[in-house]
Amino acid sequence: MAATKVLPERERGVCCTVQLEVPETKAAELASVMKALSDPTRLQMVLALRKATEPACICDFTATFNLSQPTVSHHMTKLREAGLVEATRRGIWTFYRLKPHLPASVARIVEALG
Amino acid sequence: MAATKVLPERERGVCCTVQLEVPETKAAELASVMKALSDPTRLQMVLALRKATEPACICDFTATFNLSQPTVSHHMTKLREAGLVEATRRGIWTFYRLKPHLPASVARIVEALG
DNA sequence: CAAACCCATTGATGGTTGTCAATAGGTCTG
DNA sequence: CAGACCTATTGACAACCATCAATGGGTTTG
Repeated sequence: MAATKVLPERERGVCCTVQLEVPETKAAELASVMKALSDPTRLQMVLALRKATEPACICDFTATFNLSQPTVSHHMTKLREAGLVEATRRGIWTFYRLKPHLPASVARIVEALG
Repeated sequence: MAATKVLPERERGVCCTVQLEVPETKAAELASVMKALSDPTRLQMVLALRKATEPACICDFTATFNLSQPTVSHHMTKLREAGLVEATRRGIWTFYRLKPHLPASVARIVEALG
């Protein structure tokens, strides 16, 4: 968080102070992670998985949140597509957990939550 | 990031492992911040403002990004509505900067970016 | 005052999203 | 095999979003 001076002097017609801080592809990647976390339900899911000592299954979330099973499944799919979560089949259940080795930039965000 | 055991044993019809980690209102607040950051343009804007030593104006971003002025203005409005950014009028220009005293939970997220 | 400049708002449009009901596909138990 | 159970997919719909062109409202310079 850099220091911010008071308001700068400006000359009309001169507008070019801002520079891109990261490449567009990197910005798009980060933004897609943020989008995955931009829904309250998915955010709670990630927080729960972050704290969990055991992987959880869809029915756990269906019981906890007041949402239909397809909706919960859909949210979990989005988290998986964003690369935040991984799934394992085990008999009847599909168990989900946070991906153990997230990219550093993503891990920082997940850790900053809550 | 808690340790995750191997897959747990489960009994059919017993689904209640997951608990909400934060109150719903808190989750909604956080999610709205994430939503503000879920667009590549807005993400770059925040990164630029985080690094900037002087407040920037809309025309700066219009020059940098390949977007129309109304679109840039619209994005900046969203950042302001999310409480991330504040604006100051000065003659012709409207200067924007990151809000200096963000709530701790929001500051952590902004710092984790990039 | 007139022109130039910066910005916000409005209106419109194609695309995306969150949600549910209904359905279908696996897998275990009896 | 039949039923119960857990999950994913499909279809549908209202709500929201990113974007631009056009417009209007301030403010400074000449």
